[in-house]
Amino acid sequence: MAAAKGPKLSEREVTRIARALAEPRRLQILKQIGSCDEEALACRFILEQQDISPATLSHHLKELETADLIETSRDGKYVLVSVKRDVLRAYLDQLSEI
Amino acid sequence: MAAAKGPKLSEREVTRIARALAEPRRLQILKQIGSCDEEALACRFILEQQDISPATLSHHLKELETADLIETSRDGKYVLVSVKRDVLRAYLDQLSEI
DNA sequence: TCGATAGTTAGATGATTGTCGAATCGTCGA
DNA sequence: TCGACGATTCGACAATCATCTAACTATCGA
Repeated sequence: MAAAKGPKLSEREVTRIARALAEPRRLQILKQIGSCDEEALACRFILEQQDISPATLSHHLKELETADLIETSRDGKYVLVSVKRDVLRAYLDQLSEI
Repeated sequence: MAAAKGPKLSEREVTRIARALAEPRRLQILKQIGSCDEEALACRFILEQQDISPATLSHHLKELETADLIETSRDGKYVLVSVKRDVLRAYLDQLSEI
């Protein structure tokens, strides 16, 4: 009955996503990216709001990207990030079956 | 609009839940508990399906309980566990707002 | 009361990971 | 081409945590 957005996530994918969401800082970052809905958000802007080093941000973004929760693109000097809501939804759908 | 099951989860609670769900074994255990819907499940039965020591299971159940995802009760020799679906749903609702 | 079964607690250990500084790469404007 | 800015990579370190064994508590049946 639930809208099947795509193929069921593998256990490996579910774990990746869950671990990505389990870090408070990373969840905040994801929320910040998601809150800027009209356009993708530049890393630089995230850095201004989160009190972390560029290296740490880069690490977190890589985790989120590996989990397929965000996608990135380059625009000149800047790297833009946006939330992949379909993946997030697939994860939530899967958990809601418990 | 969304059905407000209860007070919004604090950031601390969200983190607790997310970390509890981020461990594959723990998620499996939670699923197993949830799959036995008619009655609470005995630890002993979980042990038979998961290849872990009693100590490890006890640890995982405590994590799930601390996260408020399950509740336990004693029935003679056995400890019964059941999923607190309202808490899980509150967590999913919160994430779906991203 | 004793033994057996169910679970918990304590302590140890190995693996994972969040964090940073320093060095590096990429891109643009002058 | 060079400098400045944005972002990534590397190596290291401290903290967290999943797991186990061993010892303990709790409950029941005989």
